[in-house]
Amino acid sequence: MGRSPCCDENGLKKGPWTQDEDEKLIDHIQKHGHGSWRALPKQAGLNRCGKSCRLRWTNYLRPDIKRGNFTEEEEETIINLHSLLGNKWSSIASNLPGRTDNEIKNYWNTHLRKKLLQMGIDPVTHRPRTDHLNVLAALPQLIAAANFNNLLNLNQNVQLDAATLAKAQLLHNMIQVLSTNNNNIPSSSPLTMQTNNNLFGQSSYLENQSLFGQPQNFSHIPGANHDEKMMVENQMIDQPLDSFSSLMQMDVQDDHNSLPLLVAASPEESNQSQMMIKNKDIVHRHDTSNPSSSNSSFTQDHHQPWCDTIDDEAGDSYWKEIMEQTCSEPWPFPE
DNA sequence: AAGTCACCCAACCGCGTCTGA
DNA sequence: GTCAGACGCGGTTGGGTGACT
Repeated sequence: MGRSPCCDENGLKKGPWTQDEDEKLIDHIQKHGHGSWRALPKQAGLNRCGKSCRLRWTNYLRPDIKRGNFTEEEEETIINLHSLLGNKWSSIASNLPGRTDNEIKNYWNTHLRKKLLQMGIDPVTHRPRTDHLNVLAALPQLIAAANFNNLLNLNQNVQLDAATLAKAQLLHNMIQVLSTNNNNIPSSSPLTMQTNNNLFGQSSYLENQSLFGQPQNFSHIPGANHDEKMMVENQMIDQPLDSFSSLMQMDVQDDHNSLPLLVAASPEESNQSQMMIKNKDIVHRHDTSNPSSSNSSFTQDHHQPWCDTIDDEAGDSYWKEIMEQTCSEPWPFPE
């Protein structure tokens, strides 16, 4: 499609905005709305292209933009959504009232990415990095792994002791370290845990306890693909994890990582579902004109918004069916 | 005080998508 | 169905700033 000449046009100013320009833009939008961005600069008396005006407004001048540092809760939301949606910054931003996609993108690149890397998590796949062959170095991950017990609580019959799981994982890692072939445990090993995609659901891997205290129902996560959801559901139904041994006997499908996947889906894995539901339709759009609604995304709208949004937007009857089933069940978040 | 470096973030670029003629 | 204009999004850049030498 034809690209608009936009800022290539002669004489249009680029670069940082002056206070005078800001005032003109704000004044015009408050009086007339932005209408056509293309036509706005001329009407507002600005020597800028419409694109530049739109960006300035949406990323900086909009009255509902929240300033200041990101809260811990916002960080959690970003990380969780990024694990599901990948670099869909606008979709992520729509779940963080008052935050812009640009701001979130910058924050991810400058802070969260590094944070995950320091924790031994690949910020792209949200999986533990495989260059951790040292058991001690992997301890934070082991602690995190222990917390996937929370997810197993999805099945009400399942209660797995976190310490037991940590021990099992530690044992597993020790064997790996001792193995002459690093990361190459025979697939027949009884200790090879089920690390297949997203079995452990959307648990965050931060050491932050508030994260681990939030088991989440997979079915509500629109970014996760259908197969993943069904696999989890089938596992829960067919193989109730009521004992350590049952965990150990689970099928070996992917021993690439030495630790269970701790998030719902890597971006590439969730592509299928993203194709089914347009990104812009996945997330619940908050009323951004109401800054007081901030921080409500994941902790207050745990359940219904996702369901509502998908129910409203997804045309696929299959998705509707799934959502009808899952939405009729209480969201397992503790308040 | 001056120079260098790393970090942050506002702004730009270019591509894909939407929409209306 | 096709096309072109407009918009939205994600990736990238580069100027400002603070820390360090």
